[in-house]
Amino acid sequence: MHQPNDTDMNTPPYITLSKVTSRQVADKLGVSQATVSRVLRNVPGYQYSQKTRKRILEEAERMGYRPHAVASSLREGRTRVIGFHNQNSELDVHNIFMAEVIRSLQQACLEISHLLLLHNFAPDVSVSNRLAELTCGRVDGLVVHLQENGPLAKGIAQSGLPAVAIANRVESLPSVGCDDSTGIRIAIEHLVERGHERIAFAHSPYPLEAAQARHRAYIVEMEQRGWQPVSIPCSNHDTDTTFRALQSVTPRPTAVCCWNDVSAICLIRACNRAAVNVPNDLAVVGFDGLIDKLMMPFNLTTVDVQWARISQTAVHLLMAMLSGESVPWATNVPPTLRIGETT
Amino acid sequence: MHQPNDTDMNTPPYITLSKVTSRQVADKLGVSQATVSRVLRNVPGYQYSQKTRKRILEEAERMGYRPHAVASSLREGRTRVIGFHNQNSELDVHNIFMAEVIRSLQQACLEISHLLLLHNFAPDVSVSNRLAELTCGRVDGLVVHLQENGPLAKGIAQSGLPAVAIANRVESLPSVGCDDSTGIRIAIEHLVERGHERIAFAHSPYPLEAAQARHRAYIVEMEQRGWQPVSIPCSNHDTDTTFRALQSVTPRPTAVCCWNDVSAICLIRACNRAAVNVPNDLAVVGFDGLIDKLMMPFNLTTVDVQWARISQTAVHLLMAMLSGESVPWATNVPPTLRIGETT
DNA sequence: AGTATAAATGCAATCGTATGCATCAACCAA
DNA sequence: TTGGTTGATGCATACGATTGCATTTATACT
Repeated sequence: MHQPNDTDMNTPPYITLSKVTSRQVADKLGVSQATVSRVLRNVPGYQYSQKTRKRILEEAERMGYRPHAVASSLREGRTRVIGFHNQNSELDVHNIFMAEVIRSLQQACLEISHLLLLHNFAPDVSVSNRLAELTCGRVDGLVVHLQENGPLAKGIAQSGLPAVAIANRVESLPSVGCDDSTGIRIAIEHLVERGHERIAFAHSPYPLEAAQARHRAYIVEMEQRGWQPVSIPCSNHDTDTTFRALQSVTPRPTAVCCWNDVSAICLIRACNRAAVNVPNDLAVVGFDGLIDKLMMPFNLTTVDVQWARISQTAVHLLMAMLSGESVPWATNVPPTLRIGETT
Repeated sequence: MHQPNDTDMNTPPYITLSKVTSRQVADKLGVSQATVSRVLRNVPGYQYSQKTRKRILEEAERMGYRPHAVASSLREGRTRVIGFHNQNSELDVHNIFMAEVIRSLQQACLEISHLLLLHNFAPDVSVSNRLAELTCGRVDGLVVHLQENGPLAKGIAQSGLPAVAIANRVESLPSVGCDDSTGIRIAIEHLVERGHERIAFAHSPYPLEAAQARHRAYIVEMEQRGWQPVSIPCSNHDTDTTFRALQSVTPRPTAVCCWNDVSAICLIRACNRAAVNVPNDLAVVGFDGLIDKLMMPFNLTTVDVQWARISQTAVHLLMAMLSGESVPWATNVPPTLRIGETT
């Protein structure tokens, strides 16, 4: 036991969890267990007399009978549970991001009467052990957030367990995520409208597919306009990295597209310290739309990734896969621009 | 299906999830299914020849056999899954708070090789339906975050399912939370050291037990020093409520203890707008210690509630209850003061 | 050689539910 | 009356793993 500071040692009045079974209800009433099961679930194609039905309903209620989910799952071959796996066990870096993903996924599961099971692993757990845990029958399907199309992605795909990659596309699995190109495009169009031409891009230090996609989209947008792309590195930990890199560029960009919200905020913070005015001296656009969760003292202009829709789409894809339907391999949810005070 | 924006309609190369069973492995080898099961799990008290053991291990590996978790759960009467239920389906208000609770709980579960299942409900789901869902055998125990000792708390207690209330104490269940009195005490002692005497308390608009406890502790601390307690209302939505209420108090307090971090930040934001300097004109202390997740441009002085330890303790309590041990009814985890730039 | 002992393995029940098929009574038409 | 149909219900198995007990085979000891 973890040693607690201050406790009072009353013995709790525990009743051992005495699950009532359908057979117990049946025996009490002198009917068969099958009848109880069928009456309670209103199985179509079977008729029961009003009298029997009423007796069973009442007795079940009285005895506090609840069908045992695990037994049902075993029998039916489905659990009505969806798993969520994210690759790095430390949610720290993407803390708020992960919180939002989990929140929206749970909401989406709720809507289809499913539950969300969190599958995380210690960093030292091997791929095959992860696979074993993920495919041991606890969940009907999997939503995963992976960094890359590595052995885990391939293993999941091979396992036959329906799985959808979220946010980051990986080749081996169907994926649903933000339409990054559109996101970058509307961000840049917005900056252009505001009169900016020297627009830099703060690039992710992580090898995330989504980050790469945004970077590529940025370059395309710039080149289409005949402007020089300026990519500056960026770190979520060292808040000054981006700022310093930015300062060394000549002529200095007047606007920066950041690959995500957190890096945008870090940049703005560095600007504040250096007395660089945002948005007058430098316009900043983020990407994610989680900013309202961050309770900033200002509103960030950002590309809203629409997590709610992405999550909904992901679980709906899973349901479709479970029904044997074929699903689109890559689904893009269009992002929207949320204009704040930083551009 | 949720209509996606842009899709490409390749049919995915799905293999149906063909679970290999222990019997299939046994039949392949001409041994009994029991032997396979025992060899693979190294059941103590049974010896098997090196040859048989090797053959089974290899064949299981080759066929990709994984024990079916649902079947094991049914047989063993335990799922190795812990449920988390939080009363309000909208995580919005306590968004960051809930994210941290879930994160730390998951970490704690990971350490004891369990999984965390998220149990949330739409607001219109009745108490009895919630109870039915929670006690249907899917989880070995429950961690709950409840607002009050209402019918749900009582129902869970009566159900016999091991459950621990987290953060908020409710009478019907064993609980583990922050030692609020100590938290308030160290916060006030800190302010006193800084020379403050007129210390106000920003009180929660929610009927949360933890909030009440903090308020009571505040009053005790003030009265012990012969000072007048000043409680001002506070809203997490309208950021100005607290500030305005504060302005109307004479003589104006020089410091404010806030019932949580979010309200502290709202207050500080209002101060900024009104050109009231923090900490010189007004010192502010928060409560929760989640502030580093908020990426504020300043460091808040706050009482760190130590979620990691609370969560660990909660799941350990559950494990103890599952072993039939009696557990302390109320466990307090001592908070620590984290000194920032607002005092 | 004969039997006690240990080593190696198999049989079969069980967990609680879902469901195909069988059964039995009642009712109705010919 | 007989045969057919419908209504109401029960029997028994399957889902896949775990485990107490029984059984066989090998080893050891007089």
